[in-house]
Amino acid sequence: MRLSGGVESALHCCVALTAADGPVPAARLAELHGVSATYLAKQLQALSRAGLMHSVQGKSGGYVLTRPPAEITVLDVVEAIEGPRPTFVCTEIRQRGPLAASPDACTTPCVIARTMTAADRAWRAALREVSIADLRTAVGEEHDADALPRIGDWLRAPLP
Amino acid sequence: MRLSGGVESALHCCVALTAADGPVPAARLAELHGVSATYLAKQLQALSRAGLMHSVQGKSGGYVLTRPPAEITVLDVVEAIEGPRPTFVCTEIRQRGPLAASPDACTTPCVIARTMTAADRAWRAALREVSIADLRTAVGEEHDADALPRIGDWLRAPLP
DNA sequence: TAATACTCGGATAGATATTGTCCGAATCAA
DNA sequence: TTGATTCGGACAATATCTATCCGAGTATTA
Repeated sequence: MRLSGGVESALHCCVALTAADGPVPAARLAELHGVSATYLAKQLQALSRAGLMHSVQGKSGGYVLTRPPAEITVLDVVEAIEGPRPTFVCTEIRQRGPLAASPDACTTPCVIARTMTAADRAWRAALREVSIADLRTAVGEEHDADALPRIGDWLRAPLP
Repeated sequence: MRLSGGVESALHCCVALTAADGPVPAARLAELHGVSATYLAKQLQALSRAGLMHSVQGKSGGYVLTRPPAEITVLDVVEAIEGPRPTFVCTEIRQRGPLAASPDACTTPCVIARTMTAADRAWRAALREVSIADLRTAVGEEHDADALPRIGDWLRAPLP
């Protein structure tokens, strides 16, 4: 079970956008983070479709967070990138084979499905606890005080 | 992020093996559960490599659990099938690009990696809480009292 | 007002991981 | 000793993820 690599880029972008006050193009975010511009664009599209960002077209366009950073959780970003698929899908093995259980006895999920679902819930709950604002605060505390403002300035500055 | 489908089969096999007292061939476990025999063999090999099962070759061979069911957790099975890879790998984006953080300031994992790791821990903790014995008990309670013994008899019986 | 340069968006190839299959080596029972 | 039966690792097919391209649309700017 591996998480898509795009999640990491997407989260970094969200944090960076909290330092900018205007729209930031995808190409600029890609350069800031040293990642593939064309591929990052795909992730940002997903965040836009999920309603976490608003895209502005045209000459000085780009992406802007639609909500305050405190109202965007890490789970929101993960689900936007990964899609709505659950981590575990029960194929009802108990209803197959020569000793299959009768459908009447299978109205509730089997214990294996319940166990996997509970673990999935714990995982999502942990991700929901943390907001983009929390990430921003931690980044601010772990680096020089002018680190985030410098990112904001760099994002705002025109290309050379 | 999707869990390998083989995990479901592997867990069902572990529960079934608690009802059998001797070695059970992979082909028989596959028939019981109505899944591909050749593919299930792959999962059982992984469980064997992980030390959860012991394989017996030869005419009346098969697979046997090496430990009591109470000492095998669902997490053991999941990690045996999925491999030891972590769900999230940090590529140190903070150290890339024009405003890269200095390596000196990056001795500890970044807040994004910490968040993902914490969620991963919560997921694994939930899976570690449940043992194969727990699964067996739940299955026994949710079906007729003779369901598990019948599985044991069927596994033991010679092929027609 | 019209041209223009810059933006996103979806459709399109390549790489990687997962799923599914096969046959040979080893083993135990007869 | 024979022989049937088992596991084990090597081999394709498929699905998913990664990476890329070019066209549609829009605010700027002359």
